[in-house]
Amino acid sequence: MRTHTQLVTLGMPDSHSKEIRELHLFSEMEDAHFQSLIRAAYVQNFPPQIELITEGDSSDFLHVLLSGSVDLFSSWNDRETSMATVRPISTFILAATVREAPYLMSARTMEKSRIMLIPSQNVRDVFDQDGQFARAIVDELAMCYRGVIKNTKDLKLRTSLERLANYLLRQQARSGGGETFMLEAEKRRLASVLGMTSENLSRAFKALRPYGVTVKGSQITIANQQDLEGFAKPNPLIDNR
Amino acid sequence: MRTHTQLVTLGMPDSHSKEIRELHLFSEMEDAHFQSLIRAAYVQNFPPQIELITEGDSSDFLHVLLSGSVDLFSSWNDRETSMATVRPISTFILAATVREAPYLMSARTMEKSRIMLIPSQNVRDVFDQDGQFARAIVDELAMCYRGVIKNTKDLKLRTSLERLANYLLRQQARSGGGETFMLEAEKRRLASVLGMTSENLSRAFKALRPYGVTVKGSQITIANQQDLEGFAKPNPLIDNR
DNA sequence: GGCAACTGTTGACATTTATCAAGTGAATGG
DNA sequence: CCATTCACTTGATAAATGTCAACAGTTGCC
Repeated sequence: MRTHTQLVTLGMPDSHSKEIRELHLFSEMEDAHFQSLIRAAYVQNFPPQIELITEGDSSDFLHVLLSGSVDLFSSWNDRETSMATVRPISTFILAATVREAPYLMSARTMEKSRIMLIPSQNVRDVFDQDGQFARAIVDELAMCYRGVIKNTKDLKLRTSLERLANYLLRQQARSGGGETFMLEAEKRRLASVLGMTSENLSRAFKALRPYGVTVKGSQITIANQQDLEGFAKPNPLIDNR
Repeated sequence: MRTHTQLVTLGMPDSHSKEIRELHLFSEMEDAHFQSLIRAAYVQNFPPQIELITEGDSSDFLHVLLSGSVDLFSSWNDRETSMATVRPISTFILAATVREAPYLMSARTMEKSRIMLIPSQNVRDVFDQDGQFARAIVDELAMCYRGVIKNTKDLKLRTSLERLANYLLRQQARSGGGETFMLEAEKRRLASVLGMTSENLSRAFKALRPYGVTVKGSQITIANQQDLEGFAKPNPLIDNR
């Protein structure tokens, strides 16, 4: 089973090997080490809504999302919250891998997804041999850490309405900066990411109408940028991500 | 100025050099590299309520708290929230240092504190030369990251009453596990750390009385452990920190 | 001692957010 | 095509949390 799912780096039609190599995490490391990671890895296709990882399980693989999208979420006492959305091409659960610790979040595919799994042990082995790779892991972890800190500030310092307004401004910037853009996620998931209920999100959209926000399905239009920014007060130390 | 505050590793009466060496971050690295860090560093005493770091500033130093205590906090739009408390002996703002990025949090002394400052550039230089040190930084960052993730889960999945209940159980465990223990922070700060107002905290304490929690100043007694745990439902994937 | 200054508490009230229930509208599938 | 499902919305209401003001208890200081 392992052999026939193993990644063949040469000649594989849909191999993402080149793009993976260009990920910040892998771009500077020695080629021999990269090849050794790739050889140990395997790639698998998953249908939508499959739980890839359950929080509490031991972290046997570093995951690299090649295509599709993955929801990182967490549960407690019959409640559930979306922590983040992973989009190609990027890795996830690096921290659990390097600490050999149980996953703190669960992961499920949101759509059909292609994922490369690199055994955690190989990642740790190569880490010990390759200074460039070690440096890249440090950078990645520090960036992730700072991302979560920003998220905490967002949650603790802002109301849900303010979080939505700033989210819209970020999403607008990410999608080119035009007046009109698309939400990348279902509203239900967006609500969970922002730490609110769907109902509250629905009302929050209406409450932003006076600031020039129009919603048509998942298409958002920001009629008056200044107006919305005046309300949202975006801040690079929270919103640059 | 630099010279007379510089740390003299031999013979300095209150030198914490040995304890610093034993920090996970420094314990495995080569002695020459450790000495080089220490030589580049300097140590300073600060009075209470001094703002050591302002969020947004560039991260020139890795800080090591030797004695006293430091509050990491953040502000936005005239609101402020406590993100964490640093207690000796540990480092802070490692992530900003390794990324050469602006601080995301401000830091102020809570009491008279002694702090070692290691120039960020030296940390990065030694990082590149010492695999053990690199490994330790990765471990530390991954641990910090996981800590913040746990905190986010706490914030998003629990009510303020549940957060308090679980905080009390954690604090009890940290201080030996006895029925009676002390809060380490002012209630005002505790409220901010838990993401609530002082008034709400005050009422939350009263609301925990039916579960056997008694408050006398900063002395807490948990009369019935099972009762409180039944309400708090502590979970290692959130509360082990 | 007695007066500030400070921390924490309490009450009344407002705001924010969640919950529950019902409804709309678009997409899906036989 | 209609029926069903699903995502979202809306309304009514409740619960959680914040705000403001007043007050109590401590601490520190002259």
